[in-house]
Amino acid sequence: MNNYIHTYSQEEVEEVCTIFRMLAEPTRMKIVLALLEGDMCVHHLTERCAGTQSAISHQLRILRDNKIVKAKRLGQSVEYSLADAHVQSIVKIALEHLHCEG
Amino acid sequence: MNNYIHTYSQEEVEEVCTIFRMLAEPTRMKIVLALLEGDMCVHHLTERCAGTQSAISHQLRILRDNKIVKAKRLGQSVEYSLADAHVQSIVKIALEHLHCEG
DNA sequence: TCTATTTATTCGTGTATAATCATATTATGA
DNA sequence: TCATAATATGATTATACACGAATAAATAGA
Repeated sequence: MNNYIHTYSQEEVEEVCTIFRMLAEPTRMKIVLALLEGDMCVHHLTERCAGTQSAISHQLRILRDNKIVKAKRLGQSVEYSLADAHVQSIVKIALEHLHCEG
Repeated sequence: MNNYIHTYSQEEVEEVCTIFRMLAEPTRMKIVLALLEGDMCVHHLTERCAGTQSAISHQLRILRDNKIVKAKRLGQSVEYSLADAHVQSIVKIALEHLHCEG
């Protein structure tokens, strides 16, 4: 029987919210969706997400700061990848949700 | 092999973001966490979430408008419940994520 | 009907933040 | 070293939105 009451601290709540906040913004979501297909450098992300270089770079910074993506410099360019398997699961379930609703 | 390129329309991206935006705010997250334990009326939610009646009611409105929760009047009070099984899955995975990190 | 209880709404305000523009940084090749 | 390409950053601005205060609406009981 798993019906006792759970309580979460303010910190835990905010931590979970932070993950969701990262995914709650279209530009960031496009970046994450693109990276679900594979690692990618900034100018490919810029094309793929149809954003400006500046906007993408700003959001990549925020995603990096919140450990959603990782960066790896390769010569002149910087390759980004998803840093968190849980985030991938969460996004995939949300996408399934989308498909159920039509 | 599932490695072909998916593209999502702006509308699809925004729809997914909307789900995450609903979960990205501490007051709303507390409401959802409380309702994961069972249906609850507003003043119990207010106690459980340690919020003001106004704040909780404001956020319940937003959650209702976005089909995250359902309302059912029972006499003087209104009982709220989660409206979406996918949202429950998403939140549970996020909570597991929390537990993995310590 | 009058009162108390519960929930919802309106309005105003402060705060957070996404995008743009301009500029800086980093790396490559001639 | 100079020019170019790729990426990052800073400053500013506009917008979204969460909350509090006050009030309204809905229901129950005397």
